[in-house]
Amino acid sequence: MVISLTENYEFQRVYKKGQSYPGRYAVVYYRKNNRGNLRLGITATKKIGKACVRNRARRLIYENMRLLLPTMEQGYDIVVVARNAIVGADFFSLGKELQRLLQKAGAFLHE
RNA sequence: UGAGCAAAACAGACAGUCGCGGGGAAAGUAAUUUUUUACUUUUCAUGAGGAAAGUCCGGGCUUCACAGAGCAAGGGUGCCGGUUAACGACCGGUGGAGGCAACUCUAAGGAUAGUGCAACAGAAAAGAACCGCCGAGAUUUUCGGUAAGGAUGAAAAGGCGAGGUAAGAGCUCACCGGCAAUCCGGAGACGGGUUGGCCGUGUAAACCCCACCCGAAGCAACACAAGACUGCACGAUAGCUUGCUCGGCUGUGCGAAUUGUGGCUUGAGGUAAUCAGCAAUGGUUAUCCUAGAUAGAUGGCUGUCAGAUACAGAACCCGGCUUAUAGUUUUGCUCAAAUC
RNA sequence: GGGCCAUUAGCUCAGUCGGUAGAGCACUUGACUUUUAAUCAAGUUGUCCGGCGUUCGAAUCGCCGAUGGCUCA
Repeated sequence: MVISLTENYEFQRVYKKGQSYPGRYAVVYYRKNNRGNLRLGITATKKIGKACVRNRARRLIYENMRLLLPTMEQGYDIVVVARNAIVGADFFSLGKELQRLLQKAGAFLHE
């Protein structure tokens, strides 16, 4: 079960105060939230394309994040913003990139 | 075989696995007198389109306005008949345009109700006369007749031929176009004929005239419940404070951010058969229930099919129209060539 | 979910009751200057967002689209 960010102010808080890690397909924002759980927000703006394209981008990100989440540290808010290049991207290259970006952010549990 | 025309259907499928939305069933826990409610777990079936899109029309539903009718304003529609809940949609026809054909396209009422416009060119763009032609005077110009010929233009005063004439002219006649009257066929648009008189252009997707139609706004509508703001008004009436008055509190009414629930999917519904109709469509019978989210659910991976996936994602619901669209399949028909 | 508007030269805009499409800046060339700038003179520049239609003729009128923007709840 993934807890998702809903309100606009929560997104704004992450954009302004969090760390950002840009990639080719997406940008990851990462911030500590003092709640003890892990929350995820996905953004696909109108710039990317029409409704169908945006849905596809959101689903690909969601599925990748779902697989990655169990290995990550609790107590953070994550926002993933899709970029234009995601339109032609396939599942695995997006997954590799997200993994790289999150590693940079130090999101994974380390022994 | 080639080229083409029309009408339809599909929109990757199947298996495994992980995950998501709402729903059913079972079990457990908590609250509760019960009903029931909330949470957790397990399990079962189910879950985007032909355009879900654009928002160009029409309707249901809801609120507001009017609760009688007419007129005006504004907007729309515009050959005829039918279908429909309704429509600017659809079907069948008529006229017109295109194509050898199958067939396709068609905003197609009125220009003798009125007003406007028709650049440049041209004598003249609507009651026409520059050159010309003819006649008369006069002697190089005037008067009259004329609209065949010339030139301009997108468009030039019905077309074309014959008769006729001073020259000409629907002046007369034949054919054609158009108009009027009338007869026949048709439900009608209209088609066919007869007779008459010979007829001042185009534009109404210019204003307009005629006929018909239209109250406004939208599910973020709206209904119910709670209700911050310590909001505004009342406090004449009820209660408390008190012996009484003032005051205060409770209270009553109103506005209202916001939250929750309903609206929300059984409907002008789908499928099949049959009957009526050329068809759109309608009737009857049987049968089925098939998303309902609220930051918004359909995705990932693996395998098989020869290979590959276009345009694209429901948000109150229907009927159309328009636009985007890879590829596959079916049916009927036309033309050309060849063979029998 | 509705409503409204715009699109014209490289840029910013005129032209909108149909009749050969313009201004400023920019650009090019020439003059002036030792040179540049400024100034002066001359010149170039358009699928009038796309398609179809009405008309003799369309940037202008009608219809269907595209893109961009504004706005209401």
